[in-house]
Amino acid sequence: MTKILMIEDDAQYASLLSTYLKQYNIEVTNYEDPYLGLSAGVEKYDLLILDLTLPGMDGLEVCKEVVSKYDIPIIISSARSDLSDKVIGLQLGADDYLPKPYDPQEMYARIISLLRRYKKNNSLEVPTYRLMLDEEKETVLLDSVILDLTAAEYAVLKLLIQHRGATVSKEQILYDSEVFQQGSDGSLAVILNRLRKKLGEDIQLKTVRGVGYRLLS
Amino acid sequence: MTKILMIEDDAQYASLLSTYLKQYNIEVTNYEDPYLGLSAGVEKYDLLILDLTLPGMDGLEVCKEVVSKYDIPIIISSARSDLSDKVIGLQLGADDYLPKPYDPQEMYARIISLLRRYKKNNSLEVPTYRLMLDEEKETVLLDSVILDLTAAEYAVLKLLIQHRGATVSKEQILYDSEVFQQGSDGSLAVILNRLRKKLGEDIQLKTVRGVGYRLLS
DNA sequence: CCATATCGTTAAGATTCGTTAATAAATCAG
DNA sequence: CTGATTTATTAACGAATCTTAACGATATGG
Repeated sequence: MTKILMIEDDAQYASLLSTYLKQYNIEVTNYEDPYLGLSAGVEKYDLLILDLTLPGMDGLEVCKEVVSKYDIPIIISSARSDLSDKVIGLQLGADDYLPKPYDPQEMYARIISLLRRYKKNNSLEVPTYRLMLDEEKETVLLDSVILDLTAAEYAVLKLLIQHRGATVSKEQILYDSEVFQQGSDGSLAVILNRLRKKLGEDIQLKTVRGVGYRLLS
Repeated sequence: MTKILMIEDDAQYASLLSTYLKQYNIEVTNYEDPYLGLSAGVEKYDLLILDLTLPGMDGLEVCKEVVSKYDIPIIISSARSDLSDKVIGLQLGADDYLPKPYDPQEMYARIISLLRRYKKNNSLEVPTYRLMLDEEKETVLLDSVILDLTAAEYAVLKLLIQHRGATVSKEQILYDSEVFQQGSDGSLAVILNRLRKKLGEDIQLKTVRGVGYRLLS
C-alpha cells in the first residue's frame, strides 16, 4: 500500500483524487492546513502532493521547508496559471508540477513515474499489476503479453480493471458495455467463465453474490 | 529536431538507422559503450534506444538504471530471440521492444508512436500516424510508402482513415463510396479481407459486429 | 478481334461469438 | 439440515463474419 500525503484546501478535490487512487491501492491522506499536515509525520508517507494556492499563506514556503527537512518526492499543483509558480517550485526542489484542474489519471501517471524514479533510493514498492489495460489499442496485457479477447470479454474486463479492487455491478456491466444486445445475467456468467479460463488461476475475478464482480489486486 | 540517444555495439547497424532517421529530422547519437553513453547527458535526449546484447554486460541492468534515474522513453532491441528479454525489459520500465534485425521503417514508426505518447514538448512535424491519406493523389501511405490499392479498397480505407478511431457503419461505406455498384455486405467483407492482407498485422481494421468497421490508432 | 489482366461481385463453406438452456455447484435463509 | 436462490459449467444454436475460389464485365495491348 502506497501512502500519499496531500495538502489541499479544497476538500472536494482531495476526496475526488483519493477515491480515484484507491483503485490502484494508493491511500491518500489530506490536510487542509499545511502545518497540521507536516506535523502528521511526513516520513510515514511515500509522496507529497502540495497545493500552492493555500489560503493566507505561501505554498512555496511550505515546499521549501519540506525539501530541507525531508527526503520525499513532491508534486506541486496550482490553480494559478502563473508559470513562475512552476519554475520556482521546481527550483525549490519539487519533482513535478501539475496545474489545476488536472485529470486524476494524469496525476496517477505522474505519481507512478515519480515513485519509480525514487524507487532505487528507498526501495519503494511501486504498484505493478500483472493485468494492464491498453485502451488505445483496445487490448489487455497479462504479464506484457496481449490477451486474445472477444469484444464482450474485453468490454467486461476493461470495466473490472478500471475499477480494480472495487465491485462492479452486473447492471453496470450490461449497461455500460454496448456489446451486449439482449445480454442477461446468464450471458455475463458465461463471459466471466471464459475470462477466468483465459486469465488463469493467478488472476482472480471474484463474484459478489447478488451484486456483481470484482477484480482482486 | 528530435534527438535520440542510442546504445548499440554494432556501429554499422547504428549508422544505418542514423542515416535513415535523418530524413525525418531525427538526430541519432550512438555510443558503443553504455556507461559512456549514460554519462553523455541523458536528459538532453528525447528517447533512448538500448541494445540488450551488449558485449560483456547485462543490458537489462543498464535499462534498470536509466529508468530509475531518468524520465525518458526507452525502446529496447535484442538479437536474442528470447522472449523473456522483452517481458523483463518492459517490466523494468522500458516502453517498447523490437527484436533484431528490425526494419528502420518499423523502428521509425515505434519512435513516433512513443514520442506521441509522452507528449513532450518536442514539436514533431512528421506524420503522426503510420497510415496517412493523400486525397489529392488518391493514395494511402503506410510508413510513407504508397500502397497499391484498387478503387474499392481505396474508397473503403479512405472512409476508415477519415473516421480514424470511430466506427464506420457498413451502410455508410456502401453508400458513401460510389465505387460499389451492387455492393453487398459480402463484397465489403471481401474488400476488408484484402485490405487486411495488404496492411499487415500492425494496422488493425477492427470489425464491430452488427455495425461496421473501425481503424484503430 | 483475340488474349490477357484487372477487379468488383457472388457463392459456398468455415469460423467466430453472443446467446440460450440444462445441469451442477455454491451460498444463504430459516 | 432443508429448500430456495444465485452462480458456474458445459454444450449447443444461430446469426454474423471471414475466407476462398471462381465468375464475368471491362480494359489493355498486340
